[in-house]
Amino acid sequence: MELSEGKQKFIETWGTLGSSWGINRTMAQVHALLLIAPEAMSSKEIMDDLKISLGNANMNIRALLSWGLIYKHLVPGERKEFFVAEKDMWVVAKKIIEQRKKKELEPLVKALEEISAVEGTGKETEEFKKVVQDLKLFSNKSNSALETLLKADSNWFVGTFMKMIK
Amino acid sequence: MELSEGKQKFIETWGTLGSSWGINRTMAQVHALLLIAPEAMSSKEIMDDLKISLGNANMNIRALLSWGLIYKHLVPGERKEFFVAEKDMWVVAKKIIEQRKKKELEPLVKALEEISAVEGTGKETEEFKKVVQDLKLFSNKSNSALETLLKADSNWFVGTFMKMIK
DNA sequence: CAATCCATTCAATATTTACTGAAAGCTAAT
DNA sequence: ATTAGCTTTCAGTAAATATTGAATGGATTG
Repeated sequence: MELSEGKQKFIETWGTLGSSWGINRTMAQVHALLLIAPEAMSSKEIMDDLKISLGNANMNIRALLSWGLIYKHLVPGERKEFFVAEKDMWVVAKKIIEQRKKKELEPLVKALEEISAVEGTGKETEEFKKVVQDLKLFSNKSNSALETLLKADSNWFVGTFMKMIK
Repeated sequence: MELSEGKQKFIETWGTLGSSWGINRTMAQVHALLLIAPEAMSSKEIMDDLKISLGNANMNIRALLSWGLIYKHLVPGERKEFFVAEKDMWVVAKKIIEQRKKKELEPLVKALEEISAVEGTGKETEEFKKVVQDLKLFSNKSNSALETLLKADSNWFVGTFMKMIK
């Protein structure tokens, strides 16, 4: 396979997969492009490479910055901004997990907390409370497990955790 | 909080969150409804409760069945089918993880495998290969970690894993 | 074997989500 | 103070996804 073909395929795959990872397609493509870029790139270059509008490029670059998946890279004497991707995959994974936890788990934990305040004593109420309680227990556990994971470093993950889980 | 209000809130929350969990809103709402239903429900009841069309109810029920999150429950003497949800949250989580792994991780592993076949020796090629290689390593590890997790039972998770990770 | 009762499918439609392009904002150079 | 270079915003539009409802299929009953 040719390099250019490989690059293209990588960007395409990352983009498609991104959708199911809670990252929109373009955002994932910009990320992919920067991941495999040998040098920092400007908005203009990103926009041209991916054939997207300036506005779109800008918005997704901002989003990636706010997720901490890419960084600004200022070149002396250049007015425009350049961007580079975080290349340590463990860091990348952590940042993605962090965002997803915030979006997918924390609101659940919060809602369950509120919902557990149902009153009453009938059979139906008891059943409802049980489901909510079980779920609350489970999501709290997952939440703290993830928190610990986020604090852990790569070696720990690759070493201890992987060995243990096997 | 009243029971009815709690139920409604639960269905709403699960539905909204579902979207970010790779499950569409209605599918998640049907699931929520069955999770807190004290009895098995028919398509018709589900449809009426959630104010959705018969076709929509049917499609999402099929999807939930195929995910293994709900089961058919045949009542003797009744012609129509009833449905009940899996209520063990550990099982529920495993089924969801299983599906998401299939959709979000396996295609990546497969694509990276193909992409690693890039040829050439330039600096750019080397860099590209490195990113792909790192990513491949990482996603393979995650994949087998999840596989092990799926085989593990609830007690193991709650016990060993939680203790270790704390 | 016709009628009924459910389940299923799918083209048309509605809803949600993402993208574009033009306009406005900033900042630095002249 | 004006222009030029780049970034940001956002209303309108386009694309992707989900939902409806009517038609079809199958099975059971009288």
